[in-house]
Amino acid sequence: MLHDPAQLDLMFQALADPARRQMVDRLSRGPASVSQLAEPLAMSLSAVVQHLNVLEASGLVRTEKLGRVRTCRIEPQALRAAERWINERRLAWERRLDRLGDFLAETKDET
Amino acid sequence: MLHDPAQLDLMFQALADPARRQMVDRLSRGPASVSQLAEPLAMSLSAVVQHLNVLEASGLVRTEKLGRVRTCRIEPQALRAAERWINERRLAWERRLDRLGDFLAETKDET
DNA sequence: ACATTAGTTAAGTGATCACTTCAGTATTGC
DNA sequence: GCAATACTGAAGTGATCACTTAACTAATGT
Repeated sequence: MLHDPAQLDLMFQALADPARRQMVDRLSRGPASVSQLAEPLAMSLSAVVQHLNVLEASGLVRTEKLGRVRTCRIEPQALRAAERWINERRLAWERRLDRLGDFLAETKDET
Repeated sequence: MLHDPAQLDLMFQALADPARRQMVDRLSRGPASVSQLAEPLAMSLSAVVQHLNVLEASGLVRTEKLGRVRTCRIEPQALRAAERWINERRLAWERRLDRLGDFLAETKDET
């Protein structure tokens, strides 16, 4: 279920926006409130909340509300799922190149 | 320049679509022509070409035309760049958790 | 030469995006 | 209780998206 295409859509879509990546970057250094996430961004608080909802829907970020403060943190498992999808494709390609190299080396030997 | 935000936008945006991910997946098993990429997809060739252009603009795929066939292949360096961005954030978070764990363990010792 | 194959390009369409503003709701500090 | 804080939600807007069809070019097979 970590390779559920719909989930990957949401995660990569979420990471495709620079403001959202900046929020993830901030959260990688520790939990933060909505206002703290908003502070470095040149947009309305409302816009930040909307980005945050995208991140939460993607599973990359989890939030928890205590009193009037919503605290946000990264969900490393989701990051890992996105990372793995890319990694598997890249490795498949590189293994293929290696086999091709071996084959060429062998056929050269046989001359 | 591998952390150029605009380039990351393009790469993650490119990976956010299931048809494009399917194309990358196909290419991870070896080079393919446009028609070969199109074959398993339920859409017009024209749409596939448009997806391919998105992939090429993102740097994830490189293409080369010989005669009338355009051969496409993965650019593993670009995949690695996307992979690395995610990995760095995840590791930052996990290192932070480790330090926190150490700190808690130490302060417990001191009782 | 002619038909087939392989891909390209342009224009259009409806859906989704990234915002905005504005009006609201809890929660907290005084 | 009252004001400030920390969000939340709805509605609107212009831009970008993922397609479609249709008309085209260029290379190849016979």
